[in-house]
Amino acid sequence: MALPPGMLPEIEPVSRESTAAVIARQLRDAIMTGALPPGTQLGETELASRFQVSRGPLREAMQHLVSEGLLRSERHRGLFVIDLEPGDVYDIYAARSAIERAAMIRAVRGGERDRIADVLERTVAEMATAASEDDPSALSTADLRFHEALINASGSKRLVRMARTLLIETRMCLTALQSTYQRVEERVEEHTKLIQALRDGDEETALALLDSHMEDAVQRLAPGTSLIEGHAPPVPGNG
Amino acid sequence: MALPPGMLPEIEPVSRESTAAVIARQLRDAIMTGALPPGTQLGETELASRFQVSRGPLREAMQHLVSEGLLRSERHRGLFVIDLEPGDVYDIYAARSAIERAAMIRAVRGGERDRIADVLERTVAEMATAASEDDPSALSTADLRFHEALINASGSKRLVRMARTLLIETRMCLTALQSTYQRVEERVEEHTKLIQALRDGDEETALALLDSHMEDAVQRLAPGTSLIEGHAPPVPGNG
DNA sequence: CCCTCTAGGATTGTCGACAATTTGCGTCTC
DNA sequence: GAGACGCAAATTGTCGACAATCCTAGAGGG
Repeated sequence: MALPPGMLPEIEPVSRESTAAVIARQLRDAIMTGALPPGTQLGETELASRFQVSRGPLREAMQHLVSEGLLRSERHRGLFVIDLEPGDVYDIYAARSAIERAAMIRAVRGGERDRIADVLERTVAEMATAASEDDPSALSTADLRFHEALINASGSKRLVRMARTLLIETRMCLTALQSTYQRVEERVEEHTKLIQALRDGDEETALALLDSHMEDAVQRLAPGTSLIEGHAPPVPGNG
Repeated sequence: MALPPGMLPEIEPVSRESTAAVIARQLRDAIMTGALPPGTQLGETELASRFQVSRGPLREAMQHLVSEGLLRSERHRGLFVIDLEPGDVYDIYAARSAIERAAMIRAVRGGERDRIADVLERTVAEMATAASEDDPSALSTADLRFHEALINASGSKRLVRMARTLLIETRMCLTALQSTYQRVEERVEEHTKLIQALRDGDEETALALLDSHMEDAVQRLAPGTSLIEGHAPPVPGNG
């Protein structure tokens, strides 16, 4: 009766995703890539007609994004794409540092270092490809995929959940300040060294590299602020 | 024209919270305290009539809780309160450890150690009160308020956001396994020592105490698993 | 000329009803 | 008696319309 296992390995329910989830994902991508710039107001009526759905599912998608922190809701006013202030850059990278540090620890101490390293190396290859094609957007995407893969490799449901929004916010930063990126070789090399430390099981080095990776990014995106120094950034706005 | 600042400091819009937010908060509390045990199915129609609202706002509240990770949605089936498996205890505390560690670092390095320590001491006083009245539920609540206060004190929007669900899940653990708690004096003392280290600006000690605090909790709630050892728990289920 | 008040338009918040899908039970067949 | 098929009840998913609220523009008065 049952089909022999191994056949049709990719069979899945026809409509696995809810309508709201599809809409949410599309909006997420649009926000992430800058198609919907920070501060943009999203009218429910307009979006509903654009997506060819009623306002019900659309509102659900919006609520989802609000609770994720990508949209900010002003009651009876509307929904707006969040705009990142300088202080937010610091906050995002401090939070990412905490999450990825934990993920790295679990990756190093778990028993699958080589398998994880292989996965990560594939994303670095993507970075190299994007770099050779001089595609900054693809490069940023590949960069984030590296970090996403690292967090997935931790095997922690909650680290993955918490990181989702952080990575999108990171992408927003990179999109907004795309001018200030370092040399691509350096960027690739930092990740490569990270993988090597992971493969060697050298936790201390891996964590140190991760910290400096974050620190570099912060100083490049928000000059004058520092993670390790520990002071809150000059512009507060994070309470 | 404008009222002199300082007068009427607590004036706020009449209905600051949306209906969905009110419902979500009530359900959160119910889940947290165990009034809605894990696995419970939440019927939209029933809840709507209970809250005296339409299914629209109610669904929004549910979606919010789903994206927070407290409810799990099965399409065309219904919404269920998540049930925590043994592996989740490990996962929750590993994630909390990452978050609170980052919060502690920012609290120690920021310039308001004493003010923060005072706030934290107030929550420890709550713990002592609950302990003297032999109220385990209030004790757990006060315990979590300590950690919530610590994270708030970090001043990081994102740490606060990520911790919200974690603390609720922690409360679910404590509710489910309320039998296995340590001596109250010990419990209070651990927090007191944490505050002292913070007040002294002794980052290393504070972090070490925090780690051991988490490690203790994990070993008490899920015997046989360890955070520092680094192995994934025997029962996986976290991918 | 500036401030205030009012009317208009537009947007969100809420509701009740209809459609689609799933699950469980009853029945029929072998 | 066991398995498969089909039907029906219940639940979620979706829709369109109405009500409440807020911003804006313009007229009126000081």
